[in-house]
Amino acid sequence: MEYNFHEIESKWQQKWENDNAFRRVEDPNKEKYYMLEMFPYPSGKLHMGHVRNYSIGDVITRYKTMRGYNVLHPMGWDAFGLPAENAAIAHGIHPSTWTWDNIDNMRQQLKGLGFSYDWEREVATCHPSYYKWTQWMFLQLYKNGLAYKKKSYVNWCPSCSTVLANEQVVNGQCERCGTAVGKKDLEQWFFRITKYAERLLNDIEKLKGWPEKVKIMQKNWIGRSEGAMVNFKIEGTDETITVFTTRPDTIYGVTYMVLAPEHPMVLELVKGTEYESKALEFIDKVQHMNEITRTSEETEKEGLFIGRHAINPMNGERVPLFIANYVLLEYGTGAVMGVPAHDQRDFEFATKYDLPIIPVIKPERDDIDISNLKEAFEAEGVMINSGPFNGLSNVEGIQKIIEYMEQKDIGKRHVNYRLRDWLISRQRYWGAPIPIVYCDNCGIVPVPEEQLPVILPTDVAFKGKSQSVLLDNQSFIKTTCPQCGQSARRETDTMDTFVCSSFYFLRFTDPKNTEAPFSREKAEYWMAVDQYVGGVEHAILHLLYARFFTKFLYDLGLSPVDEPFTNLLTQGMVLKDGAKMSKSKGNVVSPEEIIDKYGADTARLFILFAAPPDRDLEWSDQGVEGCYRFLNRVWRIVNDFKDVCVDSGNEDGTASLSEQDKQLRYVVHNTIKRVTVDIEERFNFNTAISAVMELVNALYQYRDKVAPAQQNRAVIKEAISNLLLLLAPFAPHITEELWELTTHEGSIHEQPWPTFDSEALVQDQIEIVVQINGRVRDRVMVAADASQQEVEGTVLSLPKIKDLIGDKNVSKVIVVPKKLVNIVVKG
RNA sequence: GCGGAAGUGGCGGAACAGGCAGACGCUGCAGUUUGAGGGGCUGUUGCCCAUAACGGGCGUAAGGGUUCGAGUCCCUUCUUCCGCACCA
Repeated sequence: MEYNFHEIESKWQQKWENDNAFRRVEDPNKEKYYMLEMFPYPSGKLHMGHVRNYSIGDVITRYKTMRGYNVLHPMGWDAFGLPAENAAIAHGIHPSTWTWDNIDNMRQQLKGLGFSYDWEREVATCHPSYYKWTQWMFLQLYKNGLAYKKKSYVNWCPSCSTVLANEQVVNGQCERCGTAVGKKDLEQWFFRITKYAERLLNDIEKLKGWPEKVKIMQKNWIGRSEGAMVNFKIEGTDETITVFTTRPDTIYGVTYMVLAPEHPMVLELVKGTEYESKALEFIDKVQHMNEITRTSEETEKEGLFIGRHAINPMNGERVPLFIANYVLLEYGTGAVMGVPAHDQRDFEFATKYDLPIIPVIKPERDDIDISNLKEAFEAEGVMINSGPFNGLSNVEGIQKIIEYMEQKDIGKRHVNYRLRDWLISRQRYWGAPIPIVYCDNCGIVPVPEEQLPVILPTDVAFKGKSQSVLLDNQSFIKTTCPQCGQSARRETDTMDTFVCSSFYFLRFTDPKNTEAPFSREKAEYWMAVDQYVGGVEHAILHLLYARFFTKFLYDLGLSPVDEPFTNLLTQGMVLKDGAKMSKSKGNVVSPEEIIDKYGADTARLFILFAAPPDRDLEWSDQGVEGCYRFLNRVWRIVNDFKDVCVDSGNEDGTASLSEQDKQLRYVVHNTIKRVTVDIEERFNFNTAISAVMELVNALYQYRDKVAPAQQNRAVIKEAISNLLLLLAPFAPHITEELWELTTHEGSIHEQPWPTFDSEALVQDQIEIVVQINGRVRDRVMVAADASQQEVEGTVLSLPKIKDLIGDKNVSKVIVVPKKLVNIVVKG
């Protein structure tokens, strides 16, 4: 009988669906395991990255299930976002139609791959039953002062015509479309993620099951630095400028001050002075520089004196005030003190504009030559030129100066974060509407919870481009104020889609709840996610936001955990010809064609076999063929032994074992051990599969080398059963079919995971490698229980070894039990 | 510049606590089965020397070190990929 994967795969997919095989509910008597893969954006079709992501998750799910866990394995759709809107604009399809069609299509594809999802729990973020809770989350944040609106310079993508979060700007370009991002001064909604900065940073330590790389990326993104806020008075005004510095110990070396060109105080300071026009010109120039060159270290530092002086609060020195391109409004206070002797950027700036360079730290040993300073001295040392602080180590000086400043009320200790608040407004249609109403009497009014969801209207027309169609939708905009009942206006911005994906893992624990986003009880059973799998591209954005939400919900008493994901696996990319698969490069292999030609089992097997999951994977058509060949080999050998399996019943054949029987049993039980360790401890599916391949090879050997009359049916049956069980998580359809064929009862996926028999792993003869001076010269079989002396004696009496030693001196013999003997020979 | 990961045959990759480098798969070659093709099966496949045969030498980015023994540990250097990047 041929291996007809089409028939087999659809047969079992049907059966699993009819039997609700993957439905899971809370069961207090069983240990739970929450397996989650990052849910996809419904772009239309699965790509190989999806297949990889979900194959990894499915192996773990099926394995853990066989290990007896109650495994939660849900799937859903991150369904809001721009591509739907772009499709609508380009093809005249409504984003909703486009999205739901894609979801239907991709759900079919996922089922066609045989993934074991509990489809009863499916969610789509664009469905009112879901975004009701997205809006609800917004309201909770708002109530707790963590959602607020402010006017600020924000990142603006002209192509997507919407604002972007800092995290969505990559190299000054829009993360989505690659267009250079500009700045706009807009009123926008923010989430105060900065309030959680410290905890988000400190709790990274709890994430023992996360890759180091991701943790470091998050640490750097949060970017904590300790220092002080220092106030500088502006001469001739009542104004004070506050700077943040990590080096208060260098404050006596301040020789100038700089503001970011966009700093709100700049215009005031130059107003009506001779410097005004030049300053405006400079600001304009800097703003038209794009973000990439602006923030590159190579870009030459440029500045402009704006006619004012600041007073150093420590020593009363008068220093000139500049604006310069290298100071960023977004970081710290948007103002810095210039200490050219001890900061390389300041050094370059001071050199260019001929500003004094005053060293205030000298190295422990050598004296610093002021006239000869080639670069800033940024290392630690001893304080000089610093009044009462002279002679202190600068590390001590930092503390002393901060204390002094706090006493004199000229500054204070401060911890600064690079992390900015999360800008969540989007000027787009296809997203969850922000549940806010603007009333002329009452101002900003949140929509009451009982009025949620604020439904996204579907009667919209996509005429032109760029602008959100919500702006034209008067029936949506016009509303009444929930407080005073007078006519009012709805917020037309929608939320960043990352808001939707920041709590979906909690929603999965209780997806149909209409009273709450999820019940505490169910979340208590299922959370936290035991294993999360997805691409490393979400290392910062999604994973940081999800952690923030979880902590917030934990503080509200809703979430039972304050970290959502216990273990994280970041899978590598799928490459072809060394590059990421992409339409533009024309190197895309579609999952559909592979499944059609070889079946889902082959597709899954290949993608797991070709590389360890965390590494990039090079696609190989021949490699796929190889996996297909392997499954055919499995098919044939099991069919060959079918009758043996069926007839042998439960006969115990382990009583009289031949050498070959023992060998086969050794391979079988060793394979159980290897596969278990590979899955359990390392997620090394590639080596797990290769171990199963070796088992199949051993079965063929046994079939061909042992005369049929000598074959031990119980040993064969044991080998076949275990082969199928070990392969089941990887290739679920063919193993299910062969399990049935060999008249095993029940679904193979409900069987317990096999355990190895350590008896079978005991060998009475062991091969010992014989080395002379570290080179392999011979090998010999010895009894497994032979003593070191016996082994040494055996080895030294081997003819070949005797020959090679000749009359040379044996100075040492090293015996590594059960492995090797190394004879050290001199002369 | 900073941080991270990596560098092993023709290719993807093994080698888990310092003990046989190249498991497993692909590719190539030779043979076999078959009417042919496909497919299956058997052998072989790191490089060099030798070859009737036994065999021998060299090999894990480069160089050095520790060790009876190093892909693995230490030092120096190089390359590639990824992330961050004027962060005060």
